[in-house]
Amino acid sequence: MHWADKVAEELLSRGKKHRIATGITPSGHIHLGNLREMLTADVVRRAVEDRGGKAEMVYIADTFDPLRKRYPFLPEEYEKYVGMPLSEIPCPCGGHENYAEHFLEPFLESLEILGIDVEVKKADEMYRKGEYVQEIKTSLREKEKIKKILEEVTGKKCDESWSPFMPLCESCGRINSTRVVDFDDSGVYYVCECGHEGKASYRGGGKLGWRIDWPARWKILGITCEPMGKDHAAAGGSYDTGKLLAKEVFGIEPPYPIVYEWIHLKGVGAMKSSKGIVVPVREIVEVLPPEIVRYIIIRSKPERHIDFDPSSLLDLIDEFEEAYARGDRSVELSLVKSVRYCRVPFRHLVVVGQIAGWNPDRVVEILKRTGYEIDVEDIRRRLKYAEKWLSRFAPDRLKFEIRDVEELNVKFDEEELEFLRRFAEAMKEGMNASDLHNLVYEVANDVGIKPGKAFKAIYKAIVGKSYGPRAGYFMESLGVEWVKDRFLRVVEVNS
RNA sequence: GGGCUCGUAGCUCAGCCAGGCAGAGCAGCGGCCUUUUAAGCCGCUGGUCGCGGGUUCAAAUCCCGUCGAGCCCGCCA
Repeated sequence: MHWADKVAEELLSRGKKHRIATGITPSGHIHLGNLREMLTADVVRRAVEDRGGKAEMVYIADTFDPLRKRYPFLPEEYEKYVGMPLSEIPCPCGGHENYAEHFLEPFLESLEILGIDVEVKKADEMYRKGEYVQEIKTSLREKEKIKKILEEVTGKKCDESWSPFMPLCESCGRINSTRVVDFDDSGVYYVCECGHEGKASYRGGGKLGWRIDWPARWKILGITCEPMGKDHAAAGGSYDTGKLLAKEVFGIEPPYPIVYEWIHLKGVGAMKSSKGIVVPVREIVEVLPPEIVRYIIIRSKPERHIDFDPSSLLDLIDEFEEAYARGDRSVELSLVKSVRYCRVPFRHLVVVGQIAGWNPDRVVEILKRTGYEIDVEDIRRRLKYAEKWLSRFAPDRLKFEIRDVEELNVKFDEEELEFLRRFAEAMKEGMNASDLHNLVYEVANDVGIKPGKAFKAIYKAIVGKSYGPRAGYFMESLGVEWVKDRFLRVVEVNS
């Protein structure tokens, strides 16, 4: 059974309706590793629904978190924003409303492409709208109890000035430099390192510290399940404290946890937005079809780490297509529902695309002529990915270009020309890949050259290199008439 | 100081929760086909299941220990 189906069974044994939470801080490029959180949730949601349950997904973007430090990818002037909430910092490119949006927007676009339907909540808006008011008050009231739980579970002392609530300083704009001195029903009194003394509102005047914020949002949003990176799941980590706080302070059952491992970039290591070692999600969905991006993550159990190796993508796509034919569950869960999918191999699109100069109409024409059952919309869709994949990841030996005969830049000897001439003459309309392939041997035999030399002559005449795609199906794709004319032209020009 | 995950064929992994003849894909080799190519199909090769112990009629699977790899937590989400 697929891992998502097992999780779904477990969830359904607890209840019929589920709300699955996800949370990623938009402090830097949101990358493939972060995407695992979303896809894990999405696939569990689907599995729950497939079993007749109800499930929805919420994404809480931690836009109200402080900027921890000036990351390597940020200009020096961002030093002054350290400690301020991401939602209050200017956008690095100037094109978005704020810093958080800059990273959030491309990510949310990607989610759409990936078919992940999710309710997006921005933490700064949640706080400002007052969604946290009750939980902030509860936390302040239960401060000692919370403190005790944190200290017991983490084995670390909270200092004297510790508070579950972090006020946002009205003067310097930082959210990690204030100290709570008192609170009443109208707000929280604080002093800031910058010298300012003020009163923070329960609505957007500050936020709960992470370890409290997390269980608080479980309660606010009614969360029953949440995937989390393994950092949260470590003993004494935030899930350990969260589940106790959930029960003892907020009076709820903690959500069912799905712990997932990191995604590494082959030969580089784990992706870390703070270090700038990332493959942003937006870039991946530009280059790879969504069903493949989904498959990369969905096929592996969450607790296994994934080595993402861009150089073996074609093998992965082959594997996907084969699994598709088998009716594999991972593939089923990977296919985006709104996307049509037909069974022309991606590999083949790469070849035909090159033959057709990436003209979709010509590609469709070739595919139809060579007997493929196609869905035109899907062909057009995946053709774009094939072209991008070829230019970005493919080894040179898979690339070719069909140039004019005059520009081939290769020399032919007498035997080769003789072969090409006789081959052209022997070709008949209606021959298929295998006929053409066999014809190579026949003609080579007649001319008295080795088959190897014959194949080379064919490739030289078509693409100007001594190798190329499987000759029979290559020529079939090009069309008998075209190849015939081509060879005769080559003979003419080189004689 | 605590904790998690992984270790099964050359490579990537499934099987483990619920014990019952060790599996798949790729790679390799051979064939279909006078074949050195980037398609397809068929077959073959290949493993002390990290190691040691325990439970059991029976252990890759459960228990204890140990080694190796990767990683996390100690108010950073």
